[in-house]
Amino acid sequence: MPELPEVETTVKGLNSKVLKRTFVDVWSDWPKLIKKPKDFGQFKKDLKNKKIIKIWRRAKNIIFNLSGNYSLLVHQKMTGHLLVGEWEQKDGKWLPQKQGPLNDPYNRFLHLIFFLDNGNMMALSDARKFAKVELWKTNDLLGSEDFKKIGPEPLEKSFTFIKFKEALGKKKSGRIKQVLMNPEVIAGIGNIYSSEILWQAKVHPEKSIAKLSEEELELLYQATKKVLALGVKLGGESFSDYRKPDGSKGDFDAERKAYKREGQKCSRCGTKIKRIKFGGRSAFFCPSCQPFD
DNA sequence: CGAGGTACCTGACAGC
DNA sequence: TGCTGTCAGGTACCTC
Repeated sequence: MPELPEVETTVKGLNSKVLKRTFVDVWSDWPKLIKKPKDFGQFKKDLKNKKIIKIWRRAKNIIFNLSGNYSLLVHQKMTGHLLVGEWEQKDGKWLPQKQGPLNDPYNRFLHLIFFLDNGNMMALSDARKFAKVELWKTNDLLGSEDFKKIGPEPLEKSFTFIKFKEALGKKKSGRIKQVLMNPEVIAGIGNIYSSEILWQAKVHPEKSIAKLSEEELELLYQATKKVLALGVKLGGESFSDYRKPDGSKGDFDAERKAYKREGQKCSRCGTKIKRIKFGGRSAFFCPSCQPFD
């Protein structure tokens, strides 16, 4: 999925395209994507005629504040991405009405389409159907346990070095990469950016957080902010199937130093980047710049 | 509490 | 060509 920079990019795009629009109808060929309410007919009914007041992000969740004190939450998970444009249905498949970025091969897995009052559509493309969509009363969402337990936002000004250390302190042990990726520790960091942050900070992904020096913590804190901010600035990555809401690609790919670069030379020291697996995920790092000890 | 496995799903790609 | 195995942006949940 999109990680923090990709979700942030999506939110920016949505704000310029669907803010103040009203939902007219919804279509889906995979209503299981909608987790709340479970009944698709009810979801449709509740969403109809609601106006989008505000669009923002918390961790990797996209939140649409709607009229009537409702909130629509979309989590894109691994392969989901929201697109805004116009499609037409042919033989049960939705095809872009015009040539352009929306014809991108990764944009062909539309499973949920919101019809808006200006004739536009907002569609969820999701090859693996892992995405989740929920419609809440806003106060219930903000007060829910799942929402409250999300860790601090790393790009907010209030995310100081002290806050960073407090966040990591939620875990007494554990390997740094997994701790960084834990959404209850810090919001928004996934498999790509965790590898990039660790490369930037010159810290081995399997290093125990209990063994990190003050200097390493400082480097990790700076790298976290720097790498994520750069990701946002460049509009995210697009070597995966992530796309911006207009279907175009992000520009982070050229900045990638470690992730999916196994066997290629480290841009700092020339050593070949290594891939290891733990916690069910791949970690990419430079064995020379990022020593275990 | 941490670590590892499973579950949710499907597509791309490598190797035989 | 076609089968099989591996891998893929996340995260919740279960067991040891």
